[in-house]
Amino acid sequence: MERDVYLQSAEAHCERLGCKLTALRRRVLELVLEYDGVVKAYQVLADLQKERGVAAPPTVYRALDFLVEQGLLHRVDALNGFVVCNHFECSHESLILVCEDCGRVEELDAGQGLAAVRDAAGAVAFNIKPQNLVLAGTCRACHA
Amino acid sequence: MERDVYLQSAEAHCERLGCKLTALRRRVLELVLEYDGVVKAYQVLADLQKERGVAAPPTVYRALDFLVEQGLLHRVDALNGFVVCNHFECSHESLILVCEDCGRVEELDAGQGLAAVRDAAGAVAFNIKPQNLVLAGTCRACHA
DNA sequence: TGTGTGATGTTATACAGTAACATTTGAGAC
DNA sequence: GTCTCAAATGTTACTGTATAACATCACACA
Repeated sequence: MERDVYLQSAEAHCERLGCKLTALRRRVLELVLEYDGVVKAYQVLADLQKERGVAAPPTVYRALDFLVEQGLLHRVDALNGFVVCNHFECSHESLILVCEDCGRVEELDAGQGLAAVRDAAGAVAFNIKPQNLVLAGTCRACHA
Repeated sequence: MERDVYLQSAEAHCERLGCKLTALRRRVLELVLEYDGVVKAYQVLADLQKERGVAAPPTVYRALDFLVEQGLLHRVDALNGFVVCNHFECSHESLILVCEDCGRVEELDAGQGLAAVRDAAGAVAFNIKPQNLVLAGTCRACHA
């Protein structure tokens, strides 16, 4: 999706959910969009500091948490990072593939793949909540 | 598995892999075994400090990393923690279920559940490497 | 008995995240 | 208009997580 279109959709998405994509949150989202793949909170913080002189961790963490909450970003626990979600419109479960070599990220809809996992958990009476799976591996380009 | 049996198997397991379960590594494993569920590195560090007076982070991280490498522990990224693996003998992929309420952990063999996920990744030419999935949810006891 | 390798010790620091409280801003009541 | 409340942002300080870099130790084996 193109950047401007994305931002516009993101704004509408927030509107629909009854919350606001404020200037700060929007700017943080833009900064994340400028990277390919996984971005660290402190990278965004550094970018923000370049623009505004000062910025403290809570500023960026609050914005990132908000964006995750609205489904615009996914958190990547294994890397303490964040990636843009390209289909926040549809409620979904994702399979996020992170290439160990180049750091690129691919995101798939994981609906049916996850069903088997969910069933396995159900078999021991464990309810897993909807969530995104982030897996490491090698991408098309790198495992050539 | 009973504690002593477990430790003995662990020792044999390391032997088989051509590495050593030294006194320190063994002690760290014992400390982790004393907890139910997820354990933090700094908890283990604190325990170690109680016993030995001094101990620095690298001491415990090195031991934990070793134990993860040999398959005796799994790392739980989402919680910055570690859990004991109860079937390190068989090479396996696990589904590790962490209860959000009580912190308990259940580990299943995830072989077939993961197959679907692996296929989905394969469809976009992405090779995911064998790994354990750690998922949050609620356990049998808690979602009553 | 040397010597090289892997394990451990030690110091310092980098990176990640949050608590607590102050200040600002903007929407709706009046 | 201005009051007021809630949500967002600013600010300070701190806690927690992890690793780099180098020193030392211990043991297998030449």
